[in-house]
Amino acid sequence: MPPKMQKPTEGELEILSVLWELERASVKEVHQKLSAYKQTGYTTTLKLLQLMFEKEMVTRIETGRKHIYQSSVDRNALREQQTNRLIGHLFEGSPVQLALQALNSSYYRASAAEISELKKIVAAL
Amino acid sequence: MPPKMQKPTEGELEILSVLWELERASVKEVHQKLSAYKQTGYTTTLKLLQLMFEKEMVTRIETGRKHIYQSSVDRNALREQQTNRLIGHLFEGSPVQLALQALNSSYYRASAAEISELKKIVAAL
DNA sequence: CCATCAATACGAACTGATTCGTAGATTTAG
DNA sequence: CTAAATCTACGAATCAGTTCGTATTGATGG
Repeated sequence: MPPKMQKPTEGELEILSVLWELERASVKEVHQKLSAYKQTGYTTTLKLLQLMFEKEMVTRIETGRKHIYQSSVDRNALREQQTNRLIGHLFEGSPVQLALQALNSSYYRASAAEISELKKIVAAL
Repeated sequence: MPPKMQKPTEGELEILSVLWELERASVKEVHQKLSAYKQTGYTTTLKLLQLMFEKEMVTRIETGRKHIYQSSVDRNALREQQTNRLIGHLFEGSPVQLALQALNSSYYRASAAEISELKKIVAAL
């Protein structure tokens, strides 16, 4: 368990997101994912991963000449932190307003499991 | 209506939050609100407001020697942008997961209106 | 009119994030 | 063995955000 929780920057969050998706990944793989939606240089991604390694936001294992990275950030803690930040500054302190926003602004198809989970929680209010 | 939508920084968001709450406010008033929960100097707040004015994130009117500021950022657009950002990078693209997170992690007491709104939306999934 | 007070304007330092070029090391192919 | 390819390391430039001190301006009271 990390003793202190650092707020990742935007770029760091993008990388964490990729690492959560891939579980473990080389610089090359991370870079490929990133460059699918933003223009960025390979060594930029590399450098970011190195800095994140120093900050202990990721771990890595060296296999041959490659480094394989993994996120070491607690995603749930970060979700909570970031969600509360939004609620506080953008949603007048109301979690429900954020929930409404999330449910409204999207074409996402919720799974049955998600829906029943939601119903349970809403019923409990 | 602003032609381009800029992402406010953390500090800017805090100020916008105050301005949304107060509708219109002098530097002094903004600073008082801010310094209630964070340690910050008066001229720092002033400078931020000036920069935001240049970026057209706020408008101001000069009454005597004072400037009265108002947010000119579209809060709904920002809510949508920020919410989608979180969903994309932290909630695996699932708005429902974000909604669940918001509804779970808090002691907030929802109003009757909020609850019925929520029920309506959940029923419609 | 002058001193004081209350504001704003502005420059400059500092910090942190990002980007990228280049060097160096290691692996692989021929 | 050597050349080329593939990586990582690292320095350095740049840019953005933040902070604060000081100068300046304008209003007010005596």
